Amino acid sequence: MAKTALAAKAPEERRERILRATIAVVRERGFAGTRVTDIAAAAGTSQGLILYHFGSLAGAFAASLTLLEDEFYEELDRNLSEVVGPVPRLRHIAELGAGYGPAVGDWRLWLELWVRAIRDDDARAARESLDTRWRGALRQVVDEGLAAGVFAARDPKASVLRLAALMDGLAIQLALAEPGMTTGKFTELWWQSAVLELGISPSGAKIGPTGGVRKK
Amino acid sequence: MAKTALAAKAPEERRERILRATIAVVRERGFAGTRVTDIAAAAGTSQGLILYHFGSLAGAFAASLTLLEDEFYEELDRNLSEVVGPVPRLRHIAELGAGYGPAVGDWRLWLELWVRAIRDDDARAARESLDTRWRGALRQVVDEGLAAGVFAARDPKASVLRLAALMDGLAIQLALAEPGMTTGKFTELWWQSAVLELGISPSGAKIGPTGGVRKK
DNA sequence: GCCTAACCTGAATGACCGTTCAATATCCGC
DNA sequence: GCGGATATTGAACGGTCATTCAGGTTAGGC
Repeated sequence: MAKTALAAKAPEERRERILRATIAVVRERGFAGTRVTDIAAAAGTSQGLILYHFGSLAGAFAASLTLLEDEFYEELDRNLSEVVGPVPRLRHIAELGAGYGPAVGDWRLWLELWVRAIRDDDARAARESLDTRWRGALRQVVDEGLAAGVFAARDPKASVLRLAALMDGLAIQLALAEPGMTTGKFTELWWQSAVLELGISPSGAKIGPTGGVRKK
Repeated sequence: MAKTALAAKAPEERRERILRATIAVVRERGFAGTRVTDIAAAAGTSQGLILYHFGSLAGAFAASLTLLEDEFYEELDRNLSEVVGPVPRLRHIAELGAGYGPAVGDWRLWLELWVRAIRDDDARAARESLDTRWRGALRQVVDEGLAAGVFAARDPKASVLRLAALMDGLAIQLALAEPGMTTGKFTELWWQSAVLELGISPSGAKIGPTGGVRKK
């Protein structure tokens, strides 16, 4: 029994290890620079196994994207449940974007995904789903704040869209290490925009700097 | 004499044709999908000539980037000189970003450049220079407006950074044809943000829709 | 303890593609 | 109009890499 359960899990674990390795290698070298050999080396398996499980390199990429999605959702939920109240939560989001976490803040990987989404349908679907979820989370925080009367936005839907897009735009500079762009600046620039968009009272900004940041 | 001038120019023309073809192919297939053969076909030359002139495929990419820069600068200057006054000019910028022009608005090419800039130094330099110039132009318009008293920004430098980043972020959705994102929406979302950031009086927005748009 | 199916390996295969090269063609100064 | 330099070609080369394959290994039902 015990043996059965363990044994049955082994191949599945192997599979997942390959997917994690795939993400790691893509993060490092980009889609274009990722070879089957690299993944095999990173996962500690043979090239053959990757093709056995996923049929092709593209198949491995596609499968790794759904793992990426799952992890992103999970981490997002965990992160947001950590902090309560609309203002601290929003501030937390501002800091989340700047942090280079394994799933949420990995902006270079995000850039890769965007470009791959231009031509690959799996990537397109993954990135769209990721983005929708992310905007939904932001939207939820904004709605909370509106309901509580701490935020005032003329057009909340548009504000959410803009704030999400702004984060992507700032992320590009962060990802490319544009001189002058730091995580601190990232957070402050975004936060100021949020203040402006959502009419947050200045006191809100003061809560921010200590508002539930939890660097893993 | 006449012949001399013409003949001397022929190879140079050929060279430029290759660079233009390179840009066109990259636009279509991305850096990762661009082959020497594709460029040769698009330029109507042999593969050999591309290597003869640029040494390698990467060399051709690098050289094409400087052509891209030149064209971008030229087009930017031309576009901005077309319209006078800070508010119409800003509005023009809002519409420029949405337009898929050959040099300015080609957002998919921009995404490609961003990703390439992660690992390629020529691309990094090109994109940084492009971005600086672009932000400078935006900055200039903002300064104009401040001097004229039509804009009021608490922190103009930060506003420029945010407005530039917002455009990039919105551009991603436009480039990936995110459902719901249109050129009209792009323009309006950005414009609203500009209004908010720069404290433009509502009348400014009314000038906008007809303010010197010139679709080439 | 055997048999079958799932798992796994790494060497062999073959296609693709950047680069090289030998052979023209073109041109300009003379 | 000749000669050497500059352009240009396209076929051949060689390396890289995804994919295939023939052959193990393992595990669990019987």
